Amino acid sequence: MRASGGWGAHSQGKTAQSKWLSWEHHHINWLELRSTWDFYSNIWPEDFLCRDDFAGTDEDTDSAVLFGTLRGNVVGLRYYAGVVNNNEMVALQRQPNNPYDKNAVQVNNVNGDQVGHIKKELAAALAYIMDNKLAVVEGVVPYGANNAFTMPVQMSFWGKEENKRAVLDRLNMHGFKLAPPTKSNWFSGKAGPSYSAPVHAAVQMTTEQLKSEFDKLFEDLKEDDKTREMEATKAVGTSLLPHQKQALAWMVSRENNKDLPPFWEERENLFYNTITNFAVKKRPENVLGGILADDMGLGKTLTTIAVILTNFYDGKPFPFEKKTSSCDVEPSTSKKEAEITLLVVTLLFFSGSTSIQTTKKEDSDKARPRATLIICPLSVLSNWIDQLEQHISPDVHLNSYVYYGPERSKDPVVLSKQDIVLTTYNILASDYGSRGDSPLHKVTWLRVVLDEGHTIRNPNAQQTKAALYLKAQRRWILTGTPIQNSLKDLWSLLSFLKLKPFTDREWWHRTIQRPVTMGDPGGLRRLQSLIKNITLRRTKTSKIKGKPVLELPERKVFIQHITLTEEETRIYQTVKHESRAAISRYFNDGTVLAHYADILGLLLRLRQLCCHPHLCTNISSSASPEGDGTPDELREKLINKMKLVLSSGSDEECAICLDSLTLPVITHCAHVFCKPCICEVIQSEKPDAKCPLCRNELQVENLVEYPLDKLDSTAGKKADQEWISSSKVNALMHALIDLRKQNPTIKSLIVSQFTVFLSLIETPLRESGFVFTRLDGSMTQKKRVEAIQSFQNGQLDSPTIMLLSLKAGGVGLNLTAASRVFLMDPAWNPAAEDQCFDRCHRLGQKQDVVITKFIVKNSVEENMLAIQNKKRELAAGAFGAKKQTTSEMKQTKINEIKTLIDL
DNA sequence: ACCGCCGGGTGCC
DNA sequence: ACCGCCGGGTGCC
Repeated sequence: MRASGGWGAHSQGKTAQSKWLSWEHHHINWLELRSTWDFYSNIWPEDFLCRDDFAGTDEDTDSAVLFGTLRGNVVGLRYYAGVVNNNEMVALQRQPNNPYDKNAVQVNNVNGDQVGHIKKELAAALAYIMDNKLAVVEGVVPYGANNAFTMPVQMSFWGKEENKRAVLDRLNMHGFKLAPPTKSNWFSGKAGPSYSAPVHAAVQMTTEQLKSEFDKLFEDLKEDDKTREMEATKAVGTSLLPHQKQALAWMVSRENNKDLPPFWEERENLFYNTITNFAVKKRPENVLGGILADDMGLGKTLTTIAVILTNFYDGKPFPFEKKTSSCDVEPSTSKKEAEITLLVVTLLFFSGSTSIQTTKKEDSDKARPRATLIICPLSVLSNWIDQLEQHISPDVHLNSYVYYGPERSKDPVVLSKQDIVLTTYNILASDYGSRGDSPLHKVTWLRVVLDEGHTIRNPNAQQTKAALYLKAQRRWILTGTPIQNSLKDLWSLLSFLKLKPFTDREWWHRTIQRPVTMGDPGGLRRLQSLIKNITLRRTKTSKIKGKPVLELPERKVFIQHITLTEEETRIYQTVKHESRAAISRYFNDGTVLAHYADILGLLLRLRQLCCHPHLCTNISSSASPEGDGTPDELREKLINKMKLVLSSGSDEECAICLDSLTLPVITHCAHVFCKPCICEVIQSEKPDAKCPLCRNELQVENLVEYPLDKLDSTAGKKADQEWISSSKVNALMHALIDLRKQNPTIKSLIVSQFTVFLSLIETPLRESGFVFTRLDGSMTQKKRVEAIQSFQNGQLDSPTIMLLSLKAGGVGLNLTAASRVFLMDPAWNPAAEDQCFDRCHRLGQKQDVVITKFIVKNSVEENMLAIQNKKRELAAGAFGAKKQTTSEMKQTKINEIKTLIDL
């Protein structure tokens, strides 16, 4: 009966762009729901930076209320192929370019196929409301789905309270009157007659209730498919831990599953989506993948390698027989070639080893995708190479290719012949950006794995879109932080997994996000079953048969207070008073938030002074007013500001892609973004694009790029300056020498956000005869690998100290050789500190880890600690609580500035 | 008849 | 659409 086809064509046919834009026009505020398992993310400095303001997209969607409902008609059914069932949800979409009526509103089914139009009289009223984003209009066809010409549609109007009047008036003008919201239609999350519990019960759900509901999402590990263990094929050279065998079993069963995706049922030869009541004849494609959301350090990489080899094809393992000389096996010429040196130098590994024992099947298997594509942040690329090297049995010859660097092959055939292709998000995104020239997007992959998959949480980021359009049936996301900030983040992941119908944001919103944030138990249930279905998550404290998944040595954090010398105190106080005066001025003028970058800069100077007096000499004197001076002077000023922001350790992320800055540019309003990111914003919002952070006017011509030569000089040494020590350096050296006396083999990480500080520390280290190495963001991939390897290896001459810049390396970095961490300066975001500690406190660590945080007494650093703690508590208890309004947020920020500078 | 009424043609926006 | 609407044909009972 139902004529509509499958899903495939739709999701790509409708351009993602227009879909997203249409969402951005909706102005509804969703209560933010913070997850408990990542309880203090999204604090500094993103919060500070009004991150939510820029998003614009759903920031406003957080306080939506139901204005009321209205019965209308869908007409023109016979002209369109889209069909619906009774009680099926439909989407209403403006069609301003309709040649017959500029007010046209089309009606689409869940699949995105057009069903008809809203009758023109009603459309005339809706057009104004929709175009001015006064309300979001959602529809359900209550009955009459089989009508030939028209059918009824029950519409719900959702919007901000302050727009309610305007919506009612506008409808009234056209002779329509909303039926007031009733208890039962609040939760339109589920179409159909069985509505959920009344609104009041739900809204009154306590924080604790919500929290415990949410905690249950991952508690249920007792299901068979998640506790069953599976041995990896012999081709995996390392034996798996029990929880890794569980993950392997689960992932393999996900990849080979023949089940319907979540929320689908088969009824009388039709396939029904039970949440939207949509039905298709064609069986919806299985989701052959999911989210492996284990905590960092539980071995996601190894598990993934095991999956690749164990579920090599057709549900069978890699055809591996040790030392068998069958005619298929090429002579083992490649042992020598399989050395890492080759990887590092040429970024090709196992180069030349073409043998794979499937040659005889080659012809019949021609169409079978063969290659697994692994995408990871640059910082963990070398980790993948290491782990592949380490865990794949040396007798196994896989074709592998690191798709990275200017020499990378642009030939999709080369890629498709590999077994494993490794690349980075940045390569993925930039290849995708250069239209039509992305071999990654030409290959049909056997499997795509996104490592640190939360990097695609921003749906507008280039890398997210690029990942979405990769061709592969098996799609995996590896992440230690499944939901960073809120439910919103989950959507990008689901959309990558091609989980229908959630690939379309509207259905995600209507069926899960809104019901859950409004406290609808049904919504929570749906979310719960969804997550249970597609994710596996274990934390470091999860247990298998009563024993912890991972038995890690203890981790102790000590705070060592530092008292500055008289001279240091004098300098500090001078600068503090200067800064306080400047900030007071901003307070008096009411321009605190407008001078955000300047204030950050002032605070930065103080933080640097806590470390070492030489640190802040490169900062130009206090911020000067904008708007005057020659263009060159302005440019110079902006470049200085950018330098300041880049080195302040507070904003190394681009607020658009939420990733580290690539090709940083600064706007005239002094906000720093990746060039590609901000250019895209300008492109999509033109002609009047606004700064995502402050809503000031933006123009491409006015972006100032960071000159490359300056970038180098930032890290440059102050060779001409005579070296002096500081209180903090003294304390550090004292501790290091002490430690060496106790046990000269103990290795330490010295962590700072200021690479210049790390350079300063090099001098006394050398003087005291320490052997050290260094890892920071400015180093090439090759240098990093060298530094990590020399530090991690157990040889006698191996360095005992690594100077580490706080954010260098990212999550995958493994520095378990160290068991001491000296954190020289506190970070804005406590999560960044924890992440850093986890680089040595992870699988493979044999000793207790002792962390020392140096904090200068009576300084901005102490105030930072106070705010960190406050935020930790707040975030931990804030689950399900109402999100701050924009003005509350601003007030918080202002208070924080006051706290920081003792105002 | 500048009407009513009849019945055929027709049909989203 | 077993409707409404349009516009041509038609014209007492």
